[in-house]
Amino acid sequence: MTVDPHSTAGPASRHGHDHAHCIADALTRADALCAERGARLTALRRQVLELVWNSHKPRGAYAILEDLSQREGKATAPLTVYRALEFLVEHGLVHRIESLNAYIGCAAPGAVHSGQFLVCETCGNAVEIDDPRIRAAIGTIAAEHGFQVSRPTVEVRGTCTDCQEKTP
Amino acid sequence: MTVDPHSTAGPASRHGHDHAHCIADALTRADALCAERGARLTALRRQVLELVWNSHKPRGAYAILEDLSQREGKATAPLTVYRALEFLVEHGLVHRIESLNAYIGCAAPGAVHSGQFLVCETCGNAVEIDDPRIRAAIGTIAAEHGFQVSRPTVEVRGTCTDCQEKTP
DNA sequence: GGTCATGGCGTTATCTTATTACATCGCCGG
DNA sequence: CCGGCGATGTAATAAGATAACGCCATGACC
Ligand SMILES: [Zn+2]
Ligand SMILES: [Zn+2]
Ligand SMILES: [Zn+2]
Ligand SMILES: [Zn+2]
Repeated sequence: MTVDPHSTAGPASRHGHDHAHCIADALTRADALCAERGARLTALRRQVLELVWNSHKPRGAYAILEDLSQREGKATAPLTVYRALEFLVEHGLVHRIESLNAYIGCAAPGAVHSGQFLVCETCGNAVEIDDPRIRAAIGTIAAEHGFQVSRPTVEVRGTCTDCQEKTP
Repeated sequence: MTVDPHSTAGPASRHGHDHAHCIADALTRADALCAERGARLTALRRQVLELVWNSHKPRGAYAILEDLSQREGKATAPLTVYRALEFLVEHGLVHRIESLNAYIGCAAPGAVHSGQFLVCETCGNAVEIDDPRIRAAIGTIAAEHGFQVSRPTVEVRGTCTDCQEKTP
């Protein structure tokens, strides 16, 4: 297990950014979005969302489960977490990273976007981007194939800037 | 279980295309590629490759395992299949569809390409494309983020032409 | 031909991820 | 108060993947 300055750490973890603010912000937006839609962001779901946001790394369902169990002080069943995640994904508050079987908080919930990720193989951080050029390219090519797109998945593995600097 | 005119069917299954030819072709190219590289395409690996090519749908490792066990007439261990798949993926003969935890034969082994797929949610077929525009777009955007790409994953879910026609 | 190193394969156990089936709880309109 | 419905709890199990260990076939080398 490697040291992770970002996982359950306090504020100002990554590059001096105040991660507590990230979390608070995400929760506020989630509250607003759900209220607006009449969706029920229950205590449990909110809790899971917060745990997903605990870092900028995609987290596995069972990792979240452990956190949840620990925080609740009692064992929780996998299904509990999966159900919460299902809700969060449906409402665009969380994305699933297919190539990692893991989940990460959405950077821009509410906005229409397709979910594109740059996943660093070294540090594990994943950055969500939503570049119209990629969306457009996929749309064009799909159209050329007569293919009707419902859900594009773009997950780019590689090395992030920081990790490149560390190992030149 | 839905009817699948393409799974283990004989020749001329899909749209009159001679799938037996697809398989034979894939095996021939695999033989050539491995010979060229000094890689050992053993009987087992060749068998697994053939089973992967049994349809144009991505197949799960355990589905392949069942086929293999049946064909061999004796039970086979999961690891056997996973090892063969690992070899095939490493040599670019097979791709893994992350969003399905499944494997599919490569349409253009040997050629440099990144692996982009149009996956139909109705019929399950997956078509491999390799459009330079998508590759370029990803490359550009990654560069803008200072991100060094090692393995891009593009898996587009949606509905293929045929399935659109069937349900207008 | 004999010997040895390598890599492929078999066997078993185990791990991670995800889902199915069924019971219960709590809120809310009628 | 009551019926209905969505959320949660509990238990069991499916599906996907890997770890640890050892045997055996292949082929280089002597
Ligand atoms: Zn998002
Ligand atoms: Zn990194
Ligand atoms: Zn390919
Ligand atoms: Zn289709």
